[in-house]
Amino acid sequence: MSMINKNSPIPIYYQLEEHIKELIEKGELKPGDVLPPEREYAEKHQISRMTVRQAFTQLVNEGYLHRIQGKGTFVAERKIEQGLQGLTSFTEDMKSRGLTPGNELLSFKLIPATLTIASQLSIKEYDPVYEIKRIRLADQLPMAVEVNHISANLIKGLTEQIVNQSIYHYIEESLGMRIHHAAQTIESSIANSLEAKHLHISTGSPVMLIQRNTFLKNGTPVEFVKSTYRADRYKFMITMNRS
Amino acid sequence: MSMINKNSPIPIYYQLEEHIKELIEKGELKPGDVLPPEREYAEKHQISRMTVRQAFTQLVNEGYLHRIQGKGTFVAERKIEQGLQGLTSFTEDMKSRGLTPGNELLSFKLIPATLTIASQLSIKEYDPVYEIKRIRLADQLPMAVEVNHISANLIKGLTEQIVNQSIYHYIEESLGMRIHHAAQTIESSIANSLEAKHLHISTGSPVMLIQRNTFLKNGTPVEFVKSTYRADRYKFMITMNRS
DNA sequence: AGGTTTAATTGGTATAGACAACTAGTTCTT
DNA sequence: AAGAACTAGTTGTCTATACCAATTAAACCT
Repeated sequence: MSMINKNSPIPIYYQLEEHIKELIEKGELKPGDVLPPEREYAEKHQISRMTVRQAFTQLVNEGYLHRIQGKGTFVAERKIEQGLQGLTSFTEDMKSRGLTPGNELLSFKLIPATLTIASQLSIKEYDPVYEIKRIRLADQLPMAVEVNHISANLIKGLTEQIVNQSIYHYIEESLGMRIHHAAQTIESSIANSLEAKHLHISTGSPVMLIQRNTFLKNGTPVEFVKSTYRADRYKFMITMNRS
Repeated sequence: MSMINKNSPIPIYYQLEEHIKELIEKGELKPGDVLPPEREYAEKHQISRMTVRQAFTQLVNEGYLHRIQGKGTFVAERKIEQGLQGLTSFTEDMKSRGLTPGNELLSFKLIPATLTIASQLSIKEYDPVYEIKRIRLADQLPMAVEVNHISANLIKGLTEQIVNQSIYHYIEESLGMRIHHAAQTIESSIANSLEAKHLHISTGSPVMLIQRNTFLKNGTPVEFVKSTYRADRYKFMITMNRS
């Protein structure tokens, strides 16, 4: 019942943070709602109040909550920078657009890194990397082809099974690593014959090339993904706050 | 001697925070410098390490410091105001890529809003709007064509002169409005004949279509811009933090 | 009825200490 | 010479506790 696992390698405050964030995003906690008091969380999960406060403080800094001394802790009014959430996950991205995401695994291999891949992942040439090729579907229709490279020495024990569920979930929950930031480049291009075939378009049709590098807090690269989106079906959206 | 007064009603962590901030702003601590370890602050001022950490954490969140586990706490490099610079200003975007930006004004008109424009700017149809068409240059070469629509009732007194300098600067400095956030959509497309002519490419070449809406804090739309970039010369780049 | 005091509840500040995780050396082993 | 093991020093997480400050409502007085 408790969402908190004290034996997990993931910090307790972070587990609580994600849990509350999830409640807010699922709508079980609505803007203006008051949260149970810190002391209640502490007692309920048998953790220190200071640990609860660490989670709350994070969420306040991120704009999810605000506190009023003597009154309580409340869910903040709608966050504007919602655009930045879920951008690292195709699944979440599609859901937020009201589409049903799907996958079709083309291949799952363990290969030696090429020089390009090695430099993107900050590893050595010929180090082992997982190479995952997928077709991404939205409402059953092909939306993108995606090639993912992940260092096998960093992310151990990856299986086809895990890939079909959620790689991020595996990395965070099972390996206890936290993905911290991502860099993306977006460019316009023309489909080659292989991409055209998978996307059910004709060669030379416009496509959107999105390359994403994700990193841990210390800057270690976690993965390197190249996605080719159908330009007629996909529009990249983002919202940013100033400073 | 000590900057910390434990009997002051001002919280200790805040006193320490201000003290360190002052050192940074006076230049006694320079970007890249390592700070004395937390335990040293604690012992020196006879306060708890957790209190020192509270001050440090604040400063990290505000971008003054960054911590590396096992190494120390460092003064952050000059914060690149990543927020809107790359997003709202072509000029800054090009500079950060090491290119020399330039403009070529095609037209500057005051026109009645079409229904589309009106809805983007949250105004009524036929309300007056400025329409600014420009060619954006990088190192003298055409990089994008840009059409900008701004409500004339909100942003008064716009002139061709101002447009050739900086519209944002005028809005913020002369009108005292603060731009708060922006939303962008990015899509891949094919150049029409007019765009092709201005961009010196052939009709049907791939282009990147970027549409930007900028807003004040209260959600009032400030402008609505459509840019068409040469896909062979422009790559959209963005980094984002999780959490 | 209307103001005052009190108690309970909430978040805010601060302490002291323990152990984990990470970094950068040094030393030991092979 | 190369790698493994150790060590000292740093930030990261967490506990258990204490008291302060602000808010609210109930209890208590005029």
